[in-house]
Amino acid sequence: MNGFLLKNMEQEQLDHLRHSCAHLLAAAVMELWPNTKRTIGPAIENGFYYDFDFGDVKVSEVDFPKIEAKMLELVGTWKGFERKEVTKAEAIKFFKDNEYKKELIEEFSKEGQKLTLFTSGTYTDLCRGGHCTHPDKELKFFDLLSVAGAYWRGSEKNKMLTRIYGTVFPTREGLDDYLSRQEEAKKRDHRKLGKELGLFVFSDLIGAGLPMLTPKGATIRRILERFIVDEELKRGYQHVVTPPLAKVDLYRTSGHYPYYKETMYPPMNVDEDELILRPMTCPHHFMLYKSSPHSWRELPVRFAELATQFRYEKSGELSGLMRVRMFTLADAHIITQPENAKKEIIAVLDLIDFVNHRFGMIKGEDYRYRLSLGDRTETKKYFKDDAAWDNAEQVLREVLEETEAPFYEAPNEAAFYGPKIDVQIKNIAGHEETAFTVQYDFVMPKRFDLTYVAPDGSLKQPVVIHRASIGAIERTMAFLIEHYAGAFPVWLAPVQVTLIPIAERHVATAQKMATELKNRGIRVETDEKNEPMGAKIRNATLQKVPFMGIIGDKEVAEGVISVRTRKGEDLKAMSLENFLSLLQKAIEHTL
RNA sequence: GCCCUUCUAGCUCAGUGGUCGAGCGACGGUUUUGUAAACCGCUGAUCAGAGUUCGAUUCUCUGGAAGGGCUCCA
Repeated sequence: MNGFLLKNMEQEQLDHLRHSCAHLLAAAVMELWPNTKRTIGPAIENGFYYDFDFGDVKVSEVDFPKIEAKMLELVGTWKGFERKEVTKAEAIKFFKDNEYKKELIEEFSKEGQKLTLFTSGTYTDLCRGGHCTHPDKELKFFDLLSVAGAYWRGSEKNKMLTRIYGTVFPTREGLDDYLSRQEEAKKRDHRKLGKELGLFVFSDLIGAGLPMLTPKGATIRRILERFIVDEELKRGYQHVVTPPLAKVDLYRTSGHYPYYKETMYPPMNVDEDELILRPMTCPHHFMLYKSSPHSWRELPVRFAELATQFRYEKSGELSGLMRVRMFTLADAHIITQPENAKKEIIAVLDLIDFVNHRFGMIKGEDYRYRLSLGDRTETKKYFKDDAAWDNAEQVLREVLEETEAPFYEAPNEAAFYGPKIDVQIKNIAGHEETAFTVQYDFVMPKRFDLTYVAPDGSLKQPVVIHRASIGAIERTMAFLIEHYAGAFPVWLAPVQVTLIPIAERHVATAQKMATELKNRGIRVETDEKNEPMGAKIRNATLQKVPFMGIIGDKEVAEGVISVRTRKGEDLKAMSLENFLSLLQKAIEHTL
């Protein structure tokens, strides 16, 4: 048996354990609050949940000890799970006061599924099965984690239920390990680190989802911007600037308006015009392209921009720098002959791999690709042109296959104007998020009547490739903060060196050295505070500054600097020249 | 947007129906230091508004903001 299968079996057993624990949770809840209506309780990625309708009763985390105690009490009597097949009438009768279960029963019997009840101890639930064999022995190491609101069947139109999350492991070690890993993840949370390291802040008066970058945060952003702009220029992109504000008509022409209306800010009426903060850059670049005729010799035209955009995200969706209402996308639109599209997409993926490599992320491990496809039957969601969709999806698939990129396919995730490749990055909590995307667009050229002059003098229609190279800079910063746990590599660190004069008489020398380092492009700070050296070392270490340079009597006399790293390594005294070349090496190797 | 929780000083956190307390920080001073916290002093806050009350930071309501969730189907 290979390892993969083995892993699957272990996962299945774990899921059974977790689902069984959901039963146990429900049993305890029903004992404590008998009027509760139970709904569903599946195993999930890291545990399980059960959704309840508690009626008028409020149940929160403070009730956990009580529930957990009841669970422990009940589990002793659970010797197994007894399966019983029932008719629809019997099932309905059993759950006569529970409209949720009745809805499920109706649905399952309509689908022709067998209806089964599972009993353990005195608790019986509608369930299709998948349990552990000896609950009384196996269900020991569980923990209730949180309470959350969740809509019945996931729809906003339905009633909000109370969801209790929990987890369970076969061993005490497994549970402890999981909980301590959760704690670790919390420490790396970019919102927490952003505050501790002084990178960004919010203001109630400015508004939700609108972060301000401090000098340090702005430094990281500036470095990222310079990095990506330089790299894009090397790769044949032309950087442009277009307005972040435009007439609504522009988005009506592009067709974005009906699809994005919900997330756009409402229009502003000025003079005779309706203006809107742009939620995307594409049509702006198209207008720029259209400002003059283009020969086939100029193609592909690759317009890039650090484009600030505005989207009215639901207030509950906002989160630190990860999800904001104004963001700057490293955006670009490649306008090319259809026959060259594939080559261009391969080049885009190469740029993305280059960027991810620079960020210390490994393909297939830290990130992978998602081929997001359209659905030919959803004519409302997607532009209707089956042949064009088939072709575009095939092109993207070929690119992924030929470059041997790790990818999976996701139906019904495309943009309305074409399929796309999303770069899925795993965040610190282990969840995947879309960081960058590459989209194949055969719709906009039609809508905007984009053309080029072909070798035979005729006007032809190009295709557009939309792509984001480092994505939204805000979100990328959030990723990087968590990825590095705030200890940025030297090239990204907002402060690369803190100079520490031991006593006041060493400050002048330190300042001179700081100027020298600054002139050579190093981001350096001098800690002139009236504090013992130990305190200054501590502060710089807590701020995760990569290098500390200590200057005392000895250094002043010998014209050297004693270097220490944030990891506590003592690199001993060296000349400023040697320190500089050490720094430059660290920056080049993106350490 | 919706459900639950939270909002006390720049930060982390106490506490209370009757003039809110600490540590760190900031500031002033003393000290002039050799690889993760010197000493003394001082400054500084109840998210906003309304209501109940003799009196509200505490209770109620409205608003703002933050956090956990709202995909993982009996």
